Amino acid sequence: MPELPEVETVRRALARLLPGRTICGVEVFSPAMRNPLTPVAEARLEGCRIEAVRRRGRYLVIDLHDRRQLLAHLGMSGVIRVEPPTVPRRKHEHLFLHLSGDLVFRFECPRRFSMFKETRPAADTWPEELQSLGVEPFACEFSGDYLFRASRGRRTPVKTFLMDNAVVTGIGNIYAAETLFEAMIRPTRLAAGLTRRECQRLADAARSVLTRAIAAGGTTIHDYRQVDGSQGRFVQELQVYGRAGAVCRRCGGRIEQQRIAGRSTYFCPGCQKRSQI
DNA sequence: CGGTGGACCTGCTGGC
DNA sequence: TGCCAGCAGGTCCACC
Repeated sequence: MPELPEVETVRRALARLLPGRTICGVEVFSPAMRNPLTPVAEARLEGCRIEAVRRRGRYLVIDLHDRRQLLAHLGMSGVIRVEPPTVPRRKHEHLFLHLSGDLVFRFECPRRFSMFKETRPAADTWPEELQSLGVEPFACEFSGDYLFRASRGRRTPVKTFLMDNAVVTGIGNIYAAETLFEAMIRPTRLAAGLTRRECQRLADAARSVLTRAIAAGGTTIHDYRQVDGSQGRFVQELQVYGRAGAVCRRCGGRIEQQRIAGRSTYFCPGCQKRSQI
C-alpha cells in the first residue's frame, strides 16, 4: 500500500512522537512473517533511546542512541500506530515497542509482507537494503534530464519505469498512474521513446502529485492509516487511480483500466494520447 | 542482460 | 445465504 507520501506522513508523525523516548520493552506476537521478527525480539533494545526518524524510499529508519537503527518497511498493508498501552491488541498487530512516557509503538500488517529489523550499518551509511535504491523524487538529482538519461534504451512501459525503485524510489502503482495523468502521457508508452520535454513533464508532475499527496496525509484505499489512526485524504483528489469507467474531470471522457506488467493501470485515453503531444 | 510473471499472505468484494 | 474467483498500495526471484 504505502508509497512515498504514506511513508512520509508516518515519518512526520513519528518524528514528533518518538525522539527522546526510551524503549522499555519489546513484544513480538507473530514471528513468522515473510521477514521473520525473531531477530528484533532478540535484539536487546531495552534502554535504547530514540534519536531520530528518517525515510529513504519506502523505508523508515529509526536511529537509536547507540548507533543501531530500526529499519521498517510497511509492505502492502502495514500500519504503524502510537497509542497508550490500554488499547487492546488488534488481530494483525505483530510487534509492540513499549516506550517511556506510557506509549506503545505498534506494528500491524495483515498480509505479512512488511519488514521490521534491527541493523547496525557502518558509520554514516544506510543499511544495505537501501543501497540499491535510486534517487529520491525530492532530491535535486531528480529532474527531467535525469529521467531522460535513465530511460534511454529502456524498452519497458513508462509506468513500469516510473515504478522502478532503482531509478526513482517511492513511486508505486497509485502515484505512477496519477503522475502520468498529470504529465498527459499514456502509461503504455515505452520509456525509451520519451522526449526530453516529456521527461521534464514527468519529473514536474511526480513532484507535484507527491507534494499534494503528502499534504493530504496520503491515500487510503484499504488498510493504510496515519499514526493517529485517521485515513489519508488524497483519495478524494485521485484523477485516474481506481476510477475505471468514471468520467475524467479534465476532459469528460471515460477513464480506462488496463494491466501493465501484472498491475492494474488507470488512464484517460483522451488526456493521455497514444502518441506524443 | 533487461523485462516479465509468479510467489509471498490475508481479507474483502462481486458474481453466480 | 454461501462459495469461490479475483483483486489489493510491494518486493524478490526464477525464467526467457
